[in-house]
Amino acid sequence: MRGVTDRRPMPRGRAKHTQHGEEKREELVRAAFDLIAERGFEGLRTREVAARSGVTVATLHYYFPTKEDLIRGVMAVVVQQFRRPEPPDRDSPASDLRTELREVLLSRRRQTRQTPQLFTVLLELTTRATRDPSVKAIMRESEAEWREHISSHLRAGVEAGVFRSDLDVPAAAIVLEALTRGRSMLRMVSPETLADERVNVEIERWLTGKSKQQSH
Amino acid sequence: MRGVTDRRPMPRGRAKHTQHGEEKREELVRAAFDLIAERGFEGLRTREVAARSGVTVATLHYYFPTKEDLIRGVMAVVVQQFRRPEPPDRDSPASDLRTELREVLLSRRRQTRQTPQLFTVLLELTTRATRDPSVKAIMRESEAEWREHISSHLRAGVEAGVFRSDLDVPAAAIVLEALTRGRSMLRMVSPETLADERVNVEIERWLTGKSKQQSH
Amino acid sequence: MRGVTDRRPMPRGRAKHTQHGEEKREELVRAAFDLIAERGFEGLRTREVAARSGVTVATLHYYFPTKEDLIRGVMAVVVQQFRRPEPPDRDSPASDLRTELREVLLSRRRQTRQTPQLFTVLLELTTRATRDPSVKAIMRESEAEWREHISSHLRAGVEAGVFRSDLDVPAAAIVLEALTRGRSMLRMVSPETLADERVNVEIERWLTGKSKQQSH
Amino acid sequence: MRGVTDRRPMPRGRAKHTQHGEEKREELVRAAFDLIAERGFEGLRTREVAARSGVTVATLHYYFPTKEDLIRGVMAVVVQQFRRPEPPDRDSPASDLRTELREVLLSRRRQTRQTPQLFTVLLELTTRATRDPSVKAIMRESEAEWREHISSHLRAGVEAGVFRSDLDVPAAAIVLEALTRGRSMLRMVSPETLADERVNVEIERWLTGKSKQQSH
DNA sequence: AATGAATGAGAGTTCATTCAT
DNA sequence: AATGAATGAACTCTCATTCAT
Repeated sequence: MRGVTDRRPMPRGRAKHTQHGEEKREELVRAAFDLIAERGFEGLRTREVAARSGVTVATLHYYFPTKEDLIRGVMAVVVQQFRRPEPPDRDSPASDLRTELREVLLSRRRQTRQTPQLFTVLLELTTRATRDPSVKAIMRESEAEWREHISSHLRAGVEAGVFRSDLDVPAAAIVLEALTRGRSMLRMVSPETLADERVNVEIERWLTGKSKQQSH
Repeated sequence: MRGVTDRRPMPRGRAKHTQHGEEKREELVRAAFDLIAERGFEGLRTREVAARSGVTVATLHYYFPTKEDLIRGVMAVVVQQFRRPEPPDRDSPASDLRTELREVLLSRRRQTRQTPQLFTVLLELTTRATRDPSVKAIMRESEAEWREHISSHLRAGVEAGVFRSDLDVPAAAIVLEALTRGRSMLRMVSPETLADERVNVEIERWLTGKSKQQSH
Repeated sequence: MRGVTDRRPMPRGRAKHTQHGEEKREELVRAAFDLIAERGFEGLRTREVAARSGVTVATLHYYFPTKEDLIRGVMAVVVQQFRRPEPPDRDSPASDLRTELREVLLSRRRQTRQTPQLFTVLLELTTRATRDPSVKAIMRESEAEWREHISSHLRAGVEAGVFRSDLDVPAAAIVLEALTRGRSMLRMVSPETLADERVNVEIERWLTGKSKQQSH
Repeated sequence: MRGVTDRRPMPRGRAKHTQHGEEKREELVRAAFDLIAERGFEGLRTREVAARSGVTVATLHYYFPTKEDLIRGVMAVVVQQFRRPEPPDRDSPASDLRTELREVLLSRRRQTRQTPQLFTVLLELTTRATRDPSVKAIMRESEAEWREHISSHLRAGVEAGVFRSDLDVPAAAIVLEALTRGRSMLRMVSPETLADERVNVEIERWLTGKSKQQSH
């Protein structure tokens, strides 16, 4: 049921906190993440976060002086999740477009399908970003990173002749990003009506410039 | 400065509430809407809603027994806003595609640009929908309505030969809806990097199947 | 046991609070005063103040948004107590010096003997003044007022030939004030060893310049 | 900047604590003293005391099992400061009265001017004495000692013919003690209006029984 | 001799809600 | 139709204290 990291020992030698403490911190952040996903920021209670981690509020405050600090911790995890470092593989055979497109460009969707909580929390954070400049700043940075990632894939596709040669890559990146976000958002309200496969096909047509018959 | 309707008095003779009472109710809902836009559900305080409406909390509770009731009132207003009854004008000359496309299909974007608060509140409601089935139900209905609206426009466009003949209309409707939502969402975080015009051009290419040179 | 005001109906028509509310406010301040006297600022708990006034903490906060506000209320009462408006009676026969001296100049002592709590709280406030400029300002003002009051009495005494003609009135006022405070302070630690009568006689000698034999 | 003693290492071979431990204890007490002076008992936090001494709270509790123990340590230091062992020098020429008077009798004032913190803490302790019998007992003892010290000086002055022969020495000692305390107290609130020199002159007149003209 | 981790008990404050008037 | 007063329940946060290491 747990949403984020799968607790691995993780023996990092930080300055202030021991290995044991670091684990506890992560457990608390994970519990907070789960609660935000379940009940939103509105329903985030320090006492419950602590209880789920098997400690008391006092202990929670030992690791995170304020609730805000805890939320920052959650934010860091979420942002971390959306960081996808693998660059496009230029030598991969462009034969199977559909596979590559979905593997790479729609990977975020797969990710959020695995942990639908992730998008819920992202939505909460976006909401927060409206009002909290520090949240906004972090999200913006994470977003720029992601967009650049998409762009590099698109460029590779254009060069490989898989995508339309006149594709406006930066604009397309925005379209894809908006699309991904929008789909996740719609899925929260009515998941069953989204005709994923047909939607994907339409997007491919747009990117390749080829009609249905041609792509088969 | 007020965000939603400036609807005038509305003299309906309801059973329970007088005309004056109805006005007060609307004023309270409007104040609540503004507050949700400004601070989110998290920051919605009945006392402040009341104060902004020039009454006390006790009076607010006279009109809305519980906070939930008040929120339901806000929801009704938001859903109302997204209901767009005008059907596509089949006799309109298809000459200026770009105009029509933007006028009709991207109208929601224009709407939310006029009152960016609207999308903020919609975001909050979407968030809520995750957890509150009654909110989910209402949003889902509103969404279906909107999607059907888009579809009818798309169908008209295909028939008029403006859009590609092999356009998968239901899938395209979903793409457009997701796109619209996604763009609004991105706009909340980084409004300046969205290259609206170039993005619109790309979407047109997809819908018409024509490349840049051809469309000029 | 109650220390400060003796609850009188006191029908003042303030803007914001009704008569009933005003009474409650005073009762709360009185309870806070008592608690400060008993346990010091250190031991002042809002919950107990409320309980002693027969209400809950929430109600306390209805009247005094913060604890600081409540303390300010207590301060106002204490300062009020030390305000002595009666000017010296210039026509009074100077015959009985000792009576006048004690009646007027040492009156504060009498006051604080009646309600020893008063000095305890004053001591707490003085302590606070060290750190809180707003407390300091109020106390300073109250002090200046009192010093001027003493001075006017001293001047009257000098003119009436009761006190030494070369008495440095401003300096003497300071001496008397310091003396009064100091005695109260000592009394808190060892009340039984203060030989009040003999001390008063010594002060008279200083003010009149006459030795024991002469003054008899 | 430190307030109290700069007493060096003090290598006593106690049973329980080593030399190093004794030093640490003193450092902690000194830090506690400073904090009480700065923020009062109200603002005394063990964590901060420990931090200022370069250790953790756990270590502080190793030396002082409870907070009360630490406070007792502070009290001991303060009382120590007010212990003035030098007896009056009977052979000193009584020629310069003013010098002696100030040197000896008003020495406490000088002391508290050097370290104004000392009086602040004394004030805090006096406040405590109201409620804590053990503090009261210690302060009372320290006070008696000091009073006896003043008395011996006064007696010497009377015998030397410097002070009035009919001076009621015990009463005068109380007057001087109260005066000193009171002046310190006033100084905390309004230090600039105290006309020290003129006040001292008035006190001399009282002690010597001589008017201004005669004493020059 | 020293500490990181943990905690119980309680602090001030907030807020939706109620009710007599 | 409206409100001043009151409250219960809950919230975040604090702090002296303990204990295994």
